[in-house]
Amino acid sequence: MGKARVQGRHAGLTRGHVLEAAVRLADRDGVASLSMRKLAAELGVEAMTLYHHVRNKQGLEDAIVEHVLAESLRPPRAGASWQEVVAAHADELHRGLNRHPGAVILFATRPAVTPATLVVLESLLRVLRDAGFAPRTALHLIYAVASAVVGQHLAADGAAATPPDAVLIAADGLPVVAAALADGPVTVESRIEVTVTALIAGFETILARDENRPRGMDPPARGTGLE
Amino acid sequence: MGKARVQGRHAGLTRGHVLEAAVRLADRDGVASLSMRKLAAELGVEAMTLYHHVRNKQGLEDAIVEHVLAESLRPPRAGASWQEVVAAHADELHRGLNRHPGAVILFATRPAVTPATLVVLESLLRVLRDAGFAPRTALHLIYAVASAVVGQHLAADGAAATPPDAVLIAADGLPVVAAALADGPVTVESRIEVTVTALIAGFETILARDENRPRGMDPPARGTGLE
DNA sequence: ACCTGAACACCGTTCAAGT
DNA sequence: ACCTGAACACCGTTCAAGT
Repeated sequence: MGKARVQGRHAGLTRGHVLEAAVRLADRDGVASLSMRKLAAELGVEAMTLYHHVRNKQGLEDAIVEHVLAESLRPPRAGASWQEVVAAHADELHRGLNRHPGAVILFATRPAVTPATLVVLESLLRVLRDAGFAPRTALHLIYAVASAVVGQHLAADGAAATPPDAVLIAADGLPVVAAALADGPVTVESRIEVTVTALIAGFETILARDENRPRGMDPPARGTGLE
Repeated sequence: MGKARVQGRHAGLTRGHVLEAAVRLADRDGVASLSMRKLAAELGVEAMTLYHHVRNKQGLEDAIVEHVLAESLRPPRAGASWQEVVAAHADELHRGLNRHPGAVILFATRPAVTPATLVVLESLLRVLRDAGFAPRTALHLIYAVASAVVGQHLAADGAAATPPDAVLIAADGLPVVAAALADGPVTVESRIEVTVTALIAGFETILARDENRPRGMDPPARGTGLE
């Protein structure tokens, strides 16, 4: 067939090629159907060859997450307010997940604590600290926004899997649910926008409260019934 | 061996037994290692037998989610404020995921739109509507809280998989990250509590804004840079 | 160093067959 | 109706072997 390569001959395969193909396949068919064997076939290589460029399948998945994050996140714009920086961060994450739908589940599963992401995190936290947030509260804010964005993508993917008609029928006899769905389907964009808007407004409140406290004190929990 | 059962003899297996065993195995070893074959073995039955009680593996996973939700969610307490109701809902979800760690990933993956969960949703939305929220805003609020809770559990599970020392070492040279982590590890409880507190405060702001608008108008998006 | 081929220990699911 | 056994088409990964 001419396609066969002689053993020992270099395929010229690099980690970058492997990753690029993995992301492409994941976006096309979903991570669930991404296998080491299929990925190898796509690259014209035996499955075992991949293990020279990636520790194992988990390592491949981690690399996909890093790849998408590196491609999506940018340092905060100088001079922007913390609200703008947080909203922009959410938007970058959202666009990244939109561009790479296959990677969404991996974002929920793999931690992605790499030097590169930590540098971005540091720059975000610095903006928040300069705005008056305690470092730990700032971390909570970033965590909250990130997992809100990922969570809404996950939920939207799940919702897309169930036919909307089924929901409308099931909502029969549930007037408020029906009213909420009456204005058309709830989009990921609207869910993320509302959630991020609420989080920013909520942390504005938390910031205002904390600034009235003596410095160096840990923000005590407000009673929410969550104990 | 005595354990072998004659073909055609009823094993007395019910859907309830299958589900209970599935949840137990998922909690013990994680869903990733839960297989139809292992589950069948645990029940002293052949793998194919399970297909009489469950459509397929995806159906089994959906059933696990429903099972955990049914066990965890309760109708809102009469007379409670909307803030208390929302916080209690988050807490119930949080406890359910704590009790069934194996199910967490399934919550991120499977939608869980069942008659039972829709009834709970209706009761929650009713409380929020009575408090002055537009139905759709109320839905956004519940969505935001639910995926915040699930998201924080997912992130916590992912973080638990990476050794905290590695993070501290990587955080070297990143003073604000280091400061945020200095007070000890960030727990799921604190992450959920802060996030839910922020969301409640944020939606209080949104509610106050909407109430100053003429009735029947859709809440326009506030500029967050998310467009 | 990089790639292969065979093998091991698994999967979910279908299908025909048993009682 | 409920359960089984064999089979199909897959998996990730190890290991020894090739150049």
